[in-house]
Amino acid sequence: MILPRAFFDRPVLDVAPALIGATLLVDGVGGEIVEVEAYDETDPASHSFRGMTPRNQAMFGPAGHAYLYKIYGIHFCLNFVCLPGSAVLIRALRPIAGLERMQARRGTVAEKQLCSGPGKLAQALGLDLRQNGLPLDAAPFEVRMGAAQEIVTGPRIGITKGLETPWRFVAKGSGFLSKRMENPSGAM
DNA sequence: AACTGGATCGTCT
DNA sequence: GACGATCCAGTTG
Repeated sequence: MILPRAFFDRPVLDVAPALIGATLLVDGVGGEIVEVEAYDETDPASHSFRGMTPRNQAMFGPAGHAYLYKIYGIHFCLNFVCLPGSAVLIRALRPIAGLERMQARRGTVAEKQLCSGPGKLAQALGLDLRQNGLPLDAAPFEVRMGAAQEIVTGPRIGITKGLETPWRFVAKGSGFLSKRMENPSGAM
């Protein structure tokens, strides 16, 4: 079933683990979500920590919409907005649909390299700022519920603040992660 | 396997 | 004017 906007209209720490195992497609291209991170306004690593700005306004908009931003001047990252000021960063997929399109966009055929990181994933799915603020329950997006998964939690990747907060969620044993889980803090 | 530096630019200090 | 929710190629061990 397609995840309704109401699915996202609750605490980001509830939504993030529930997304592991879900299917994300953009124009029919994508796969199973195997890695996410949670961010909220109480969190110094979050874009929303210092309040709303032109860049992050989608993060304060309605739940169930996309927040996309450019990072390091080069890459784009996709988030699912939850309660105001909170969002789930989608970090990795297990490719399922549209392999050829993803391979063409990424310039590689190795399946494990297609969506194993937020920038790679955005590139493979053809995402950029044009999708910022779009609803997740309408074209080109399609987010479908998946079966419950075994989940491991731990510290988030690539941040300098908030390292003590274990808000990274990955599918246990997945071979499609951006990085292996270094300091797991729990399982679900 | 682990670590390095370079690419490149919008955002906020 | 510095830096970042990243990726890649290159080097070293």
